Amino acid sequence: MSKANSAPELDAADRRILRVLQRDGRIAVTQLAEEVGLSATPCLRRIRRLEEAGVIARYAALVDPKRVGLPIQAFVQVALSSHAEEVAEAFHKAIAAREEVLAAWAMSGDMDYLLHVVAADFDAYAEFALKALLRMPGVKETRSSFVLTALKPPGAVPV
Amino acid sequence: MSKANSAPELDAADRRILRVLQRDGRIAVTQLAEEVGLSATPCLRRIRRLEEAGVIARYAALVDPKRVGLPIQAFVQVALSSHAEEVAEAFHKAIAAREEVLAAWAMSGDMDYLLHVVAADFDAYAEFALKALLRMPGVKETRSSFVLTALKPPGAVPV
DNA sequence: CCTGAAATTGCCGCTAA
DNA sequence: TTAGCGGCAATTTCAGG
Repeated sequence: MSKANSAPELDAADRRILRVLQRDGRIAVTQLAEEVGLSATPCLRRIRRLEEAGVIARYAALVDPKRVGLPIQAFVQVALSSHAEEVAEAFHKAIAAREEVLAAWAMSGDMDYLLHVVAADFDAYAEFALKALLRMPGVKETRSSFVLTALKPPGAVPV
Repeated sequence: MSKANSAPELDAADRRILRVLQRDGRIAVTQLAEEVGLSATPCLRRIRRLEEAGVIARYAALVDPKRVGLPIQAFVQVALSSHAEEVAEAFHKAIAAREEVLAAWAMSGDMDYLLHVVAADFDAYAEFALKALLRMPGVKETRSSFVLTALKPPGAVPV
């Protein structure tokens, strides 16, 4: 299981379910069923199938960083000096351990990684960028850009 | 309401609630209450307060783009040729209308925007980048980087 | 459609300013 | 004393079979 295969064949009803659940992840199954034009039982079966197939990775409350004292957001591009497996591995571990890194991707192009980072203020950000990130294993170069405004909120995948 | 003020004073219990709800947004209030050491009633009251204060923006099912036929992910940096209000406004509208743009931020630095984009394949991505994005109002230059792997899943804000 | 569990609400008691 | 918070109990709604 777990790895599961790419496309578990989504029909129109599945897609409707996914659209609603991405918008309101805590909706009652009863109400969801009504919105997608099914009765509760088959609707619940479909939800379970989507969960088990990994189409729905999990459910989450989306927390606004600004409202919890983390008004600074930045994206940092990172280049490693070596692409040796051990170096990358150590870097991954270091990233995983830092809670201010909300998300991280390995990228194509001249920079190897992109990090989405939050911080309480510029001092905290500087602390992260200079003391933590630059000293992580293999880090050669970083380039930070700060988020001025979020144009589009944490979006929904178009299904 | 809606805009609400920055920090509605979170105590330790609020933070515990937020940590759990970011990890499992569909947990039963009863169980959540137990995990954070409260009974259901005050726990539910706190949840409602966090929702109303905008600390919890919403709940969402997190859908894996790969599992719904969107295996290509990219980040695109965009520079506008003009920063006139109308140009920016028109660009924002154009971005909002494109479902393949999961998220968009206005950024500091030499590029004005960062977009997180998904696509079914490279053709679809090229279509978006060349036909849609480059023709959006005010777009001067774009630079795409593709996601190779997601190191850190859609993260939780550290509260 | 039925049964057990969960969400929600009213009401009361405790504590701190 | 009052505002704020937590808990029990009753009611309504939901999940899951």
